[in-house]
Amino acid sequence: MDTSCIDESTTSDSVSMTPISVASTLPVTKSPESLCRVGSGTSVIIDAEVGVEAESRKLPSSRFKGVVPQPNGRWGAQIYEKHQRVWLGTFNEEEEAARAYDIAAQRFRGRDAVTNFKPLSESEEDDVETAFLNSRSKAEIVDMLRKHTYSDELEQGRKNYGLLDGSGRRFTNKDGVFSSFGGSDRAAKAREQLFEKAVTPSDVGKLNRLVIPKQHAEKNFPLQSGNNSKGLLLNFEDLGGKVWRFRYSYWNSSQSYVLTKGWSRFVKEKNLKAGDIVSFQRSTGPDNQLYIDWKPRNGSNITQPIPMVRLFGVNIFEVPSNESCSSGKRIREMELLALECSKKQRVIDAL
DNA sequence: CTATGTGTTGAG
DNA sequence: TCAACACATAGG
Repeated sequence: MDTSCIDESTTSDSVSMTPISVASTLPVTKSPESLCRVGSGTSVIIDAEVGVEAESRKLPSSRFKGVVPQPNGRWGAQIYEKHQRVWLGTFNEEEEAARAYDIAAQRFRGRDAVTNFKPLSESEEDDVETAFLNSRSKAEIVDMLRKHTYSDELEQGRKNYGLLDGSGRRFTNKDGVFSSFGGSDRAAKAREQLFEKAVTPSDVGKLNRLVIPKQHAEKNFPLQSGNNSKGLLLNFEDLGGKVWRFRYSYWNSSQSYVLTKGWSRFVKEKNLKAGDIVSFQRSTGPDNQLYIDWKPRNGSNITQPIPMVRLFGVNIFEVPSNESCSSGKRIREMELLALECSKKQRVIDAL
Protein backbone atom coordinates (compact mmCIF):
# COMPACT_ATOMS: atom_id res chain seq x y z
CA MET A 1 0.00 0.00 0.00
CA ASP A 2 1.25 3.38 -0.82
CA THR A 3 2.36 5.10 2.27
CA SER A 4 3.42 7.99 0.19
CA CYS A 5 1.00 10.43 1.59
CA ILE A 6 3.53 11.93 3.82
CA ASP A 7 5.30 14.01 1.27
CA GLU A 8 2.39 16.37 0.96
CA SER A 9 3.82 18.74 3.45
CA THR A 10 6.95 19.02 1.43
CA THR A 11 5.59 19.43 -2.03
CA SER A 12 4.34 22.93 -2.23
CA ASP A 13 6.41 24.91 0.18
CA SER A 14 4.77 27.41 2.43
CA VAL A 15 1.83 28.53 0.39
CA SER A 16 -1.12 26.25 0.88
CA MET A 17 -1.06 22.55 0.68
CA THR A 18 -2.57 20.27 -1.84
CA PRO A 19 -6.30 20.65 -1.51
CA ILE A 20 -7.27 17.06 -1.18
CA SER A 21 -10.91 17.18 -1.93
CA VAL A 22 -12.80 20.09 -3.22
CA ALA A 23 -14.85 20.84 -0.16
CA SER A 24 -16.07 23.60 -2.34
CA THR A 25 -18.40 25.81 -0.42
CA LEU A 26 -17.33 26.28 3.10
CA PRO A 27 -20.13 28.29 4.59
CA VAL A 28 -18.98 28.48 8.13
CA THR A 29 -15.32 27.92 8.14
CA LYS A 30 -13.28 30.64 6.78
CA SER A 31 -10.51 29.25 4.71
CA PRO A 32 -7.34 30.45 6.27
CA GLU A 33 -5.43 28.30 3.89
CA SER A 34 -3.43 31.28 2.92
CA LEU A 35 -0.94 31.32 5.68
CA CYS A 36 -1.05 30.20 9.26
CA ARG A 37 0.27 27.01 7.87
CA VAL A 38 3.07 26.43 10.25
CA GLY A 39 3.61 22.77 9.78
CA SER A 40 3.05 21.77 13.31
CA GLY A 41 4.60 21.89 16.66
CA THR A 42 8.22 22.26 15.93
CA SER A 43 9.17 25.75 15.04
CA VAL A 44 9.39 25.35 11.32
CA ILE A 45 10.04 28.80 10.07
CA ILE A 46 9.30 27.82 6.60
CA ASP A 47 10.89 30.30 4.24
CA ALA A 48 14.33 29.26 5.33
CA GLU A 49 13.27 25.68 5.36
CA VAL A 50 13.24 25.56 1.63
CA GLY A 51 15.69 22.75 1.76
CA VAL A 52 12.79 20.45 2.46
CA GLU A 53 15.31 17.74 2.38
CA ALA A 54 14.57 16.35 5.77
CA GLU A 55 11.29 14.64 5.14
CA SER A 56 9.60 16.43 7.95
CA ARG A 57 7.72 13.73 9.67
CA LYS A 58 5.18 16.35 10.46
CA LEU A 59 1.72 15.34 9.50
CA PRO A 60 -0.39 17.74 7.54
CA SER A 61 -2.86 19.41 9.82
CA SER A 62 -6.45 19.46 8.78
CA ARG A 63 -8.32 22.57 7.84
CA PHE A 64 -11.40 21.13 9.49
CA LYS A 65 -12.41 21.32 13.06
CA GLY A 66 -12.23 18.08 14.95
CA VAL A 67 -10.14 16.40 12.31
CA VAL A 68 -6.65 15.11 12.92
CA PRO A 69 -4.21 13.46 10.57
CA GLN A 70 -3.24 9.84 10.94
CA PRO A 71 0.22 8.48 10.27
CA ASN A 72 -1.06 6.42 7.39
CA GLY A 73 -2.48 9.37 5.53
CA ARG A 74 -6.02 8.90 6.68
CA TRP A 75 -7.96 11.22 8.92
CA GLY A 76 -9.30 10.85 12.40
CA ALA A 77 -12.26 12.66 13.86
CA GLN A 78 -12.63 13.55 17.48
CA ILE A 79 -14.66 15.72 19.73
CA TYR A 80 -14.10 16.73 23.29
CA GLU A 81 -16.49 16.59 26.14
CA LYS A 82 -15.84 17.03 29.80
CA HIS A 83 -12.09 17.15 29.44
CA GLN A 84 -12.13 13.92 27.54
CA ARG A 85 -11.65 13.08 23.94
CA VAL A 86 -14.28 11.05 22.21
CA TRP A 87 -12.88 9.29 19.21
CA LEU A 88 -15.19 9.34 16.21
CA GLY A 89 -13.28 7.04 13.96
CA THR A 90 -10.92 7.23 11.03
CA PHE A 91 -11.74 8.12 7.47
CA ASN A 92 -10.13 8.12 4.09
CA GLU A 93 -11.28 11.57 3.17
CA GLU A 94 -10.64 14.58 5.26
CA GLU A 95 -14.10 15.78 4.49
CA GLU A 96 -15.69 12.61 5.73
CA ALA A 97 -14.00 13.07 9.04
CA ALA A 98 -15.21 16.65 9.11
CA ARG A 99 -18.76 15.49 8.54
CA ALA A 100 -18.46 12.98 11.30
CA TYR A 101 -17.36 15.71 13.60
CA ASP A 102 -20.28 17.87 12.54
CA ILE A 103 -22.76 15.17 13.32
CA ALA A 104 -21.24 14.49 16.69
CA ALA A 105 -21.14 18.18 17.43
CA GLN A 106 -24.82 18.50 16.71
CA ARG A 107 -25.65 15.60 18.93
CA PHE A 108 -23.34 16.64 21.73
CA ARG A 109 -23.82 20.36 21.65
CA GLY A 110 -27.11 21.00 19.99
CA ARG A 111 -28.30 22.88 17.00
CA ASP A 112 -26.07 25.84 17.47
CA ALA A 113 -22.85 23.90 17.63
CA VAL A 114 -19.99 25.16 15.55
CA THR A 115 -19.52 22.85 12.61
CA ASN A 116 -17.60 22.50 9.40
CA PHE A 117 -20.45 22.26 6.92
CA LYS A 118 -23.65 21.36 8.67
CA PRO A 119 -25.59 24.59 8.28
CA LEU A 120 -25.72 23.84 4.58
CA SER A 121 -29.07 22.13 4.75
CA GLU A 122 -30.39 24.93 6.91
CA SER A 123 -34.12 24.50 6.61
CA GLU A 124 -34.47 21.48 4.43
CA GLU A 125 -35.16 18.09 5.84
CA ASP A 126 -32.95 19.11 8.65
CA ASP A 127 -35.85 18.51 10.95
CA VAL A 128 -35.84 14.82 10.40
CA GLU A 129 -32.17 14.48 11.01
CA THR A 130 -32.37 16.44 14.20
CA ALA A 131 -35.16 14.24 15.42
CA PHE A 132 -33.15 11.23 14.49
CA LEU A 133 -30.04 12.49 16.21
CA ASN A 134 -31.80 13.16 19.44
CA SER A 135 -33.55 9.86 19.41
CA ARG A 136 -30.23 8.11 19.80
CA SER A 137 -27.81 8.27 22.64
CA LYS A 138 -24.47 9.92 22.16
CA ALA A 139 -22.83 6.55 22.39
CA GLU A 140 -25.02 5.22 19.62
CA ILE A 141 -24.22 8.11 17.37
CA VAL A 142 -20.53 7.75 18.04
CA ASP A 143 -20.78 4.09 17.29
CA MET A 144 -22.46 4.76 13.97
CA LEU A 145 -19.80 7.27 13.07
CA ARG A 146 -17.00 4.93 13.89
CA LYS A 147 -18.60 2.17 11.88
CA HIS A 148 -19.49 4.54 9.07
CA THR A 149 -23.10 3.50 9.27
CA TYR A 150 -24.62 6.81 10.19
CA SER A 151 -25.94 7.58 6.74
CA ASP A 152 -27.63 4.25 6.45
CA GLU A 153 -29.20 4.47 9.86
CA LEU A 154 -30.44 7.95 9.16
CA GLU A 155 -31.95 6.82 5.91
CA GLN A 156 -33.61 4.01 7.74
CA GLY A 157 -35.03 6.50 10.16
CA ARG A 158 -36.33 8.70 7.39
CA LYS A 159 -38.52 5.92 6.12
CA ASN A 160 -40.28 5.65 9.41
CA TYR A 161 -40.63 9.29 9.96
CA GLY A 162 -43.56 10.05 7.72
CA LEU A 163 -45.84 7.55 9.32
CA LEU A 164 -48.16 9.86 11.13
CA ASP A 165 -51.89 9.98 10.82
CA GLY A 166 -53.97 13.01 10.16
CA SER A 167 -54.23 14.00 13.76
CA GLY A 168 -50.56 13.58 14.24
CA ARG A 169 -50.69 10.37 16.19
CA ARG A 170 -48.01 7.89 15.53
CA PHE A 171 -49.11 5.27 13.16
CA THR A 172 -48.25 1.77 14.20
CA ASN A 173 -48.48 -1.06 11.79
CA LYS A 174 -49.54 -4.50 12.82
CA ASP A 175 -46.01 -5.70 12.91
CA GLY A 176 -45.41 -3.16 15.57
CA VAL A 177 -42.16 -2.52 13.92
CA PHE A 178 -41.66 1.10 14.49
CA SER A 179 -42.67 3.79 16.83
CA SER A 180 -40.68 6.23 14.85
CA PHE A 181 -37.56 7.40 16.60
CA GLY A 182 -38.01 5.54 19.83
CA GLY A 183 -34.54 6.00 21.07
CA SER A 184 -33.13 5.00 24.39
CA ASP A 185 -31.97 8.44 25.23
CA ARG A 186 -35.54 9.56 25.38
CA ALA A 187 -35.02 11.59 28.50
CA ALA A 188 -34.42 14.64 26.37
CA LYS A 189 -38.17 14.84 25.91
CA ALA A 190 -38.46 17.52 28.50
CA ARG A 191 -39.87 20.77 27.34
CA GLU A 192 -40.55 24.09 28.91
CA GLN A 193 -43.63 26.18 28.54
CA LEU A 194 -42.98 29.40 26.71
CA PHE A 195 -46.34 31.08 26.56
CA GLU A 196 -49.96 30.70 25.60
CA LYS A 197 -52.35 32.87 23.75
CA ALA A 198 -56.08 32.84 23.37
CA VAL A 199 -56.50 33.31 19.68
CA THR A 200 -58.50 36.26 18.52
CA PRO A 201 -61.09 36.19 15.77
CA SER A 202 -58.54 37.69 13.41
CA ASP A 203 -56.00 35.06 14.33
CA VAL A 204 -58.31 32.41 12.98
CA GLY A 205 -59.84 34.53 10.30
CA LYS A 206 -58.98 35.46 6.78
CA LEU A 207 -55.84 37.31 7.64
CA ASN A 208 -53.93 34.06 7.76
CA ARG A 209 -51.71 35.12 10.53
CA LEU A 210 -51.25 34.82 14.24
CA VAL A 211 -50.13 37.80 16.18
CA ILE A 212 -47.63 36.89 18.84
CA PRO A 213 -47.75 39.19 21.82
CA LYS A 214 -44.72 41.38 21.59
CA GLN A 215 -43.27 40.53 24.94
CA HIS A 216 -43.41 36.84 24.24
CA ALA A 217 -42.12 37.21 20.74
CA GLU A 218 -39.10 39.22 21.73
CA LYS A 219 -38.33 37.00 24.64
CA ASN A 220 -38.69 33.66 22.93
CA PHE A 221 -38.23 34.27 19.25
CA PRO A 222 -35.62 36.95 18.89
CA LEU A 223 -35.57 38.41 15.44
CA GLN A 224 -32.74 40.55 14.28
CA SER A 225 -34.26 43.57 12.68
CA GLY A 226 -32.78 44.19 9.32
CA ASN A 227 -31.06 40.90 9.37
CA ASN A 228 -34.20 38.91 8.92
CA SER A 229 -36.39 41.47 7.33
CA LYS A 230 -38.09 38.69 5.49
CA GLY A 231 -38.55 36.77 8.67
CA LEU A 232 -37.49 33.23 9.21
CA LEU A 233 -39.00 29.80 9.16
CA LEU A 234 -39.71 28.17 12.47
CA ASN A 235 -40.59 24.56 12.93
CA PHE A 236 -42.99 23.45 15.59
CA GLU A 237 -43.85 19.92 16.48
CA ASP A 238 -47.35 19.20 17.61
CA LEU A 239 -48.55 16.66 20.12
CA GLY A 240 -48.37 13.84 17.67
CA GLY A 241 -45.00 14.68 16.28
CA LYS A 242 -46.20 16.38 13.15
CA VAL A 243 -44.01 19.28 12.25
CA TRP A 244 -45.52 22.60 11.34
CA ARG A 245 -43.48 25.21 9.63
CA PHE A 246 -44.47 28.82 9.97
CA ARG A 247 -42.98 31.95 8.64
CA TYR A 248 -42.21 34.24 11.48
CA SER A 249 -41.63 37.89 10.92
CA TYR A 250 -42.18 41.41 12.10
CA TRP A 251 -44.69 43.64 10.50
CA ASN A 252 -43.60 47.22 10.61
CA SER A 253 -47.01 48.45 9.61
CA SER A 254 -48.66 47.09 12.69
CA GLN A 255 -45.57 46.89 14.82
CA SER A 256 -46.29 43.30 15.60
CA TYR A 257 -44.71 39.90 15.42
CA VAL A 258 -46.62 37.36 13.42
CA LEU A 259 -46.72 33.83 12.19
CA THR A 260 -47.88 33.97 8.61
CA LYS A 261 -47.24 31.33 5.98
CA GLY A 262 -48.36 27.98 7.27
CA TRP A 263 -50.53 29.32 10.02
CA SER A 264 -53.83 29.07 8.22
CA ARG A 265 -53.16 25.42 7.56
CA PHE A 266 -52.76 24.84 11.24
CA VAL A 267 -55.96 26.71 12.01
CA LYS A 268 -57.78 24.64 9.48
CA GLU A 269 -56.55 21.26 10.53
CA LYS A 270 -56.98 21.87 14.22
CA ASN A 271 -60.21 23.70 13.54
CA LEU A 272 -59.20 26.51 15.82
CA LYS A 273 -61.93 28.86 16.95
CA ALA A 274 -61.62 32.28 18.46
CA GLY A 275 -60.91 31.92 22.12
CA ASP A 276 -59.06 28.66 21.82
CA ILE A 277 -55.67 28.54 23.42
CA VAL A 278 -52.49 27.94 21.50
CA SER A 279 -49.51 26.98 23.52
CA PHE A 280 -45.83 27.14 22.69
CA GLN A 281 -43.07 25.11 24.24
CA ARG A 282 -39.41 24.55 23.68
CA SER A 283 -37.29 21.54 24.35
CA THR A 284 -35.07 21.96 27.35
CA GLY A 285 -32.50 19.67 25.84
CA PRO A 286 -29.65 20.59 23.58
CA ASP A 287 -31.93 20.66 20.62
CA ASN A 288 -34.02 23.75 20.51
CA GLN A 289 -37.01 21.93 19.17
CA LEU A 290 -40.12 24.02 19.34
CA TYR A 291 -43.53 22.62 20.08
CA ILE A 292 -47.01 23.85 19.50
CA ASP A 293 -50.22 22.66 21.05
CA TRP A 294 -53.71 23.94 21.50
CA LYS A 295 -56.78 23.42 23.61
CA PRO A 296 -60.39 24.50 23.39
CA ARG A 297 -61.56 27.63 25.08
CA ASN A 298 -62.88 26.95 28.55
CA GLY A 299 -62.70 23.21 28.44
CA SER A 300 -65.97 23.34 26.61
CA ASN A 301 -65.83 20.29 24.51
CA ILE A 302 -63.16 17.74 25.04
CA THR A 303 -63.42 16.07 21.72
CA GLN A 304 -61.63 17.76 18.95
CA PRO A 305 -64.23 18.74 16.39
CA ILE A 306 -63.77 17.61 12.87
CA PRO A 307 -64.23 20.06 10.06
CA MET A 308 -66.86 18.40 7.87
CA VAL A 309 -66.57 15.07 6.38
CA ARG A 310 -64.36 15.65 3.50
CA LEU A 311 -62.58 12.44 2.87
CA PHE A 312 -62.39 12.77 -0.83
CA GLY A 313 -60.37 15.43 -2.45
CA VAL A 314 -59.02 16.16 0.93
CA ASN A 315 -55.55 17.47 1.24
CA ILE A 316 -54.21 14.94 3.59
CA PHE A 317 -50.56 15.36 3.99
CA GLU A 318 -48.16 17.35 1.97
CA VAL A 319 -46.11 14.90 0.02
CA PRO A 320 -43.07 16.83 -1.05
CA SER A 321 -43.28 15.39 -4.53
CA ASN A 322 -39.61 14.71 -4.61
CA GLU A 323 -38.78 12.38 -7.38
CA SER A 324 -37.05 9.90 -5.19
CA CYS A 325 -35.85 6.56 -6.32
CA SER A 326 -38.28 3.99 -7.51
CA SER A 327 -38.09 2.01 -4.34
CA GLY A 328 -39.22 4.99 -2.36
CA LYS A 329 -42.32 5.23 -4.43
CA ARG A 330 -43.87 2.15 -2.95
CA ILE A 331 -43.17 3.41 0.51
CA ARG A 332 -44.92 6.64 -0.31
CA GLU A 333 -47.98 4.79 -1.39
CA MET A 334 -48.08 2.85 1.82
CA GLU A 335 -47.71 5.96 3.83
CA LEU A 336 -50.59 7.58 2.07
CA LEU A 337 -52.70 4.55 2.54
CA ALA A 338 -51.96 4.53 6.21
CA LEU A 339 -52.77 8.17 6.45
CA GLU A 340 -56.00 7.75 4.63
CA CYS A 341 -57.11 4.97 6.92
CA SER A 342 -56.29 6.79 10.08
CA LYS A 343 -58.03 9.85 8.78
CA LYS A 344 -61.21 7.94 8.41
CA GLN A 345 -60.78 6.38 11.78
CA ARG A 346 -60.51 9.79 13.22
CA VAL A 347 -63.79 10.82 11.75
CA ILE A 348 -65.43 7.75 13.10
CA ASP A 349 -64.08 8.48 16.54
CA ALA A 350 -65.61 11.87 16.43
CA LEU A 351 -69.07 10.65 15.63
C1' DC B 1 2.64 -6.49 10.68
C1' DT B 2 -0.23 -2.21 10.26
C1' DA B 3 -3.63 1.09 11.56
C1' DT B 4 -6.09 2.73 15.21
C1' DG B 5 -6.94 5.51 18.79
C1' DT B 6 -5.11 6.58 23.52
C1' DG B 7 -1.67 9.07 26.52
C1' DT B 8 -0.09 13.30 26.99
C1' DT B 9 1.28 17.94 26.42
C1' DG B 10 0.98 22.75 25.56
C1' DA B 11 -1.44 26.45 23.40
C1' DG B 12 -5.68 29.16 23.42
C1' DT C 1 -11.40 22.86 24.50
C1' DC C 2 -8.46 21.79 21.04
C1' DA C 3 -4.84 19.77 18.00
C1' DA C 4 0.01 17.94 17.73
C1' DC C 5 2.80 14.38 18.64
C1' DA C 6 4.40 9.77 20.34
C1' DC C 7 3.54 5.23 20.65
C1' DA C 8 1.04 1.12 23.00
C1' DT C 9 -1.79 -2.11 21.33
C1' DA C 10 -6.00 -3.70 18.91
C1' DG C 11 -6.78 -6.32 15.11
C1' DG C 12 -6.01 -8.95 10.84
